[in-house]
Amino acid sequence: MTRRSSSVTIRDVARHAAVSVATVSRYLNQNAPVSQEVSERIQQVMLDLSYKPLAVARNLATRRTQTIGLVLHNMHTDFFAPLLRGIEAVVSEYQYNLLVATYKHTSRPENLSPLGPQNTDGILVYADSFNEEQLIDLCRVKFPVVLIHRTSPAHLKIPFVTVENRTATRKIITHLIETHGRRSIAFLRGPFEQEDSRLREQGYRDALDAHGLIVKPALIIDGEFDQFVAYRNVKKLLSGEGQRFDAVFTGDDEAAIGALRAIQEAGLRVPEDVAVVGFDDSRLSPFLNPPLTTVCAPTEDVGRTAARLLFNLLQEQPAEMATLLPTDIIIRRSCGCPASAAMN
Amino acid sequence: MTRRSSSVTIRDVARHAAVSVATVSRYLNQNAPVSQEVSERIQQVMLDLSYKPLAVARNLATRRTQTIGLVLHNMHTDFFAPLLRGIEAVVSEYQYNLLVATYKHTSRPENLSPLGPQNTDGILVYADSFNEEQLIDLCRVKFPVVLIHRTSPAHLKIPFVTVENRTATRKIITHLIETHGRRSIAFLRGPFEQEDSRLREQGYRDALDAHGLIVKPALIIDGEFDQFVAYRNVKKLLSGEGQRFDAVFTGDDEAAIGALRAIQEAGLRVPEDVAVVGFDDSRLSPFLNPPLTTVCAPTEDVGRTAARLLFNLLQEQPAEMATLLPTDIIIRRSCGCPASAAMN
DNA sequence: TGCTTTAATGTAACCGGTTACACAGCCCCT
DNA sequence: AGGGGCTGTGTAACCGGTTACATTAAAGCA
Repeated sequence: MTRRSSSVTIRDVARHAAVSVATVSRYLNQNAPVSQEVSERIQQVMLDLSYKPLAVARNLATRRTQTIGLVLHNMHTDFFAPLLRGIEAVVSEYQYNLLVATYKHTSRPENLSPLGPQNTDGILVYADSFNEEQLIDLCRVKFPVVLIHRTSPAHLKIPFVTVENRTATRKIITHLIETHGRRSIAFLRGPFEQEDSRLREQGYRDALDAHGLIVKPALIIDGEFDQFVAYRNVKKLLSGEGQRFDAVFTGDDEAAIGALRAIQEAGLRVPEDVAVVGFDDSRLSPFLNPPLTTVCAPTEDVGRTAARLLFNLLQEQPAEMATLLPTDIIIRRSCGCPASAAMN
Repeated sequence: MTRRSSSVTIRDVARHAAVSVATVSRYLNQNAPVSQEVSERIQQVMLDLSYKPLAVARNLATRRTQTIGLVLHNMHTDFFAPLLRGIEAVVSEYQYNLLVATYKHTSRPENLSPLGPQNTDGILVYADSFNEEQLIDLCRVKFPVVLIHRTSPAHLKIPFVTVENRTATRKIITHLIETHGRRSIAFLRGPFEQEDSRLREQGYRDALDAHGLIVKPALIIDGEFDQFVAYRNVKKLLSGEGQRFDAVFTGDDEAAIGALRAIQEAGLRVPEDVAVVGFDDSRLSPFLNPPLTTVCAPTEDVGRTAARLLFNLLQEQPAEMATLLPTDIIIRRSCGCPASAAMN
């Protein structure tokens, strides 16, 4: 591709200012004294030549990229927007750069991840975008990593930040049982590879167990955190006879969209006939019809916290190993509570 | 910050494989013949040492970063999610990296933009995040730039991709006038610095003029493409007497949220008393109450197209100067059309 | 006054790749 | 048989910064 016309280098500046390159470099980095007079001369020359230090050369010399990376397995959902927002805020506060890549560890041949020690000072890894093997490799070279929405493999000590999944799910299911008397609660599972999915399922089982309700396998179906998958599968569940349910936990808010539609198209009322609750408190959830009762996950805060943690690592400051951000249940209408309870 | 423990270099590989660094480099880049035997030896050594070429060194040598940048003025709205998605798809197709930064040209002292020739091969500039002066600087050094949601300053020939703003707005306003007989249509202006805002306002004026309606300045208020600003200002407009209106174009869908709320809180019905229409067809719009009639802007496609264009520039292929992606009006309920018309 | 510090600067090696140039050996062609 | 072309390889310069080390002059101190 394009070869950039060679631009002005630090040597040009040095020559014009009649000083050595070292002095120019010192002026640039303010890391050694430079006389007032020389400083001014250099500054002037830099302006005249409109000199811009080449980041890549500096990076090579210092062995630092001033860049952190974020690996996501995709950008399909709106979930990553607040996440990215939180991360970006911290990154720019530190005057760093942010490299964003989507990547899924699945393609076996040459697991050449787009982000790593080659091009960043540290990375944020979302959920299962990297597999354990890749994490091990990074640990071996002591590369700073912070995991997002997944815990660290036991033997690797990688800091992670995620949200309270299990107890939050237990609480919201408990709400369906205790407050609304629901006893046949369907569960839409998220992608199995994502820890969030598995923990939410545990929370669901916890709640049922605690109330002496038996877990009916037929009521546990795939939602995949996906509107369309959820729609299809809830529809299928509704059409099969004998699979009556009076509530559904949709796994996340994305899937709730599909679930709501399937239920309403079947002529059932939400929440009267079937209560629906989600997880995430996505941007959409208050606007669904009826407004969705859900678990509020502080996604932007997750992003901020993870980024902060990574910067701690970069500065070799202590970093919390495990951060579990609290989640709240947000009562709206879809669980059966009166509309009065908060219109967020 | 952390100094990475010096890792395996190409010279180590060369030594272990008993060849020169040039040969290793050739093997890596497949840009010159290397004998079968030597290739295998090198490959083995690379595996043994788990050698990873340092991107930054390669970048310095080749004067290419394999990275493009995206400058946004902020990430507050959900708008940038589909945009980013489109861009990322193309970037990863080209095996490039994507650097994302938020930046606003306003802070005068040292307008050191985070993205530029120092660290990328080309950049995508959203709306007014860069000012004209900065664009001029980039043009001077022939740096590849593609503008998003703004046209090129006349004298600079920078390719840009944006959406049809003016005629789309004219059409949707015309719909309010002709189909629904609205004659007092309020207009929520977006941020003045954004071209989109200004063009939409022109479209609004076009439509009114074409129907012999006079533009009442009192009905043109600030919405700032912001839910809360829109809420406040619509509320204010409703409380002032004499400022009756029977429809409002909210500038974008974000502002529509606030407008709807303000109108409904004032006890007016949408669309019966006041019709509301937006712009963007954001993820939320079909879920608003009532579902929002709006202009569908192909944001993800804007991202893809802009990225493609930038890669054309990088490869010195011809690139379309002006790309104006078509917008459609999406009829839902909030304009007054019957609910039947598409539940998207 | 003589010695130690400190400020200010220069020289040149270094970061880890790429690549221009040189060259050896082999094949093919006239 | 000799020369042109191709294959495969090595040497070393180069990309544009940083920085260890050396050096000089001025300032501080006993």
